[in-house]
Amino acid sequence: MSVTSASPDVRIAVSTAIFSVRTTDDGDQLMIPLVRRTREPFLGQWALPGGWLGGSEGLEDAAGRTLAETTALAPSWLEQLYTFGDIDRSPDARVVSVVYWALLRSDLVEAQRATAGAPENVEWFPVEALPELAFDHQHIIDYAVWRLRNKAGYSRIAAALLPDEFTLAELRGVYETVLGKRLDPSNFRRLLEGSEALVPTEAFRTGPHRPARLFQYNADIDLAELGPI
Amino acid sequence: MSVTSASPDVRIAVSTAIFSVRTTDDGDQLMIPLVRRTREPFLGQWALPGGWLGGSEGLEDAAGRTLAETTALAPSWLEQLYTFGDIDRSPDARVVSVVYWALLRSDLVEAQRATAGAPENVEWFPVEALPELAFDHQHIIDYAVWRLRNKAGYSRIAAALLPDEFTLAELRGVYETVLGKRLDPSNFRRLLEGSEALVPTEAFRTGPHRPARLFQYNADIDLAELGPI
DNA sequence: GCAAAAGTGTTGATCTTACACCCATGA
DNA sequence: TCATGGGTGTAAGATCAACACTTTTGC
Repeated sequence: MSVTSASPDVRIAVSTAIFSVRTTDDGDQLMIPLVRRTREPFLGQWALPGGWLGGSEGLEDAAGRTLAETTALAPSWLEQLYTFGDIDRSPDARVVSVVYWALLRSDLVEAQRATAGAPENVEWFPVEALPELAFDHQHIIDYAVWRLRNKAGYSRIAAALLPDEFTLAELRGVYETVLGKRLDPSNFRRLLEGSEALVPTEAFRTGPHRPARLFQYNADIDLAELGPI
Repeated sequence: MSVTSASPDVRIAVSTAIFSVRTTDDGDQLMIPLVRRTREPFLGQWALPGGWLGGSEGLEDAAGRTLAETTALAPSWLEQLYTFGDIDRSPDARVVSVVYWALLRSDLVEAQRATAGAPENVEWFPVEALPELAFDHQHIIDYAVWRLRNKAGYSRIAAALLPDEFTLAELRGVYETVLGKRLDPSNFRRLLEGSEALVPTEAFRTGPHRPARLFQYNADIDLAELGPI
């Protein structure tokens, strides 16, 4: 009935797929930071940031630590994605990877990059143009992107990619980048204004056009319904 | 940057929340099998079926093994739920639990119970009336129930709880049990008939009323959209 | 015939989508 | 005054919920 004993030869890693929307020459793009591996296996190839689970840290803490090591930033959203445990994921050892996905405010990413410079061995890539990846990380990223797009479709999660205050057009731009399709401005406005998710401020963003009202997230409303967890 | 070394003191368990709809004195109920613990900690208390992850089995294989040990049946649906890894989940050791949830065809459960009898130390409970549970298993079950209800709302997953052939009323009954609310028969019929998910057979179920056509799942359609995974 | 469940039709409410159109600003 | 994006209005279409009604069986 019960299993005989524990298996000391299985190790636990925690990795995180970190998303941010960044402005490039090709317009805004959904991007993800990768780390160049400094040891075998897959030496020199790109991989998701991650590390071994410490004995005295929770899974989410480990993901947060990983994220801080990679970007020196705290995520505006962090959620477990999936746990990958096929026996042949890693050529040497048996590794079970608990993978998280995170959203980072794009303004903070830019600011941090400007002041501290890019961390060693870390580089941001558009999710549409990734290099060859170590392990099963391409598969993992595909799944994370699918989850992000899916969740963006039925929640206000994409607001976590923007600063505290933003215009509706900026928020719509984030959704368009994440979902990869154009949205009708007027319908987008109605949808958001009806949802209680945003609160209007008295500030406006000026530019070569009519000023646009700035909004904030409604802190009373969760960005995503996660259920009882 | 990178973490120093692996942590050999974290063990990996795989548990499964198994659902089936069973007919009781109180009508149909959503039920779940639990196992009485035969060792410390929580000796004598009820817990989710599970065991340690074997060094040469994948996560899903381990969940399937668990399930077979508990019910001697293969699930009609098996999906990863979540991985729980708080440092104080277990009083003694550090345990990370990869939890799956499963659906079992109710007819097979009844048949198996009738022929082989109930396995040792296993008992089915209605999810609405669970005993006191070991570890954080109450929390886990709450989450699994939420996921099942949620998924039932936007997919055809509940069909996995029924035999190959079933009437629309039987399928509706399953949905009503899972979701905990009544559904309009005519609207339910239209919804399902329009969805391509079911194929009508030429067989009918007779009774003290007009015979009802039997349906099968459409094998070409997935019971649930899971994305690229 | 009657009860009970199968199955059909209809209607109004609501949500989605497309798109026309006015408004406010910088240049 | 013109270009640009901000913001409002509206109507067609799709979807959904409620419920009246007809059909087919066993008794």
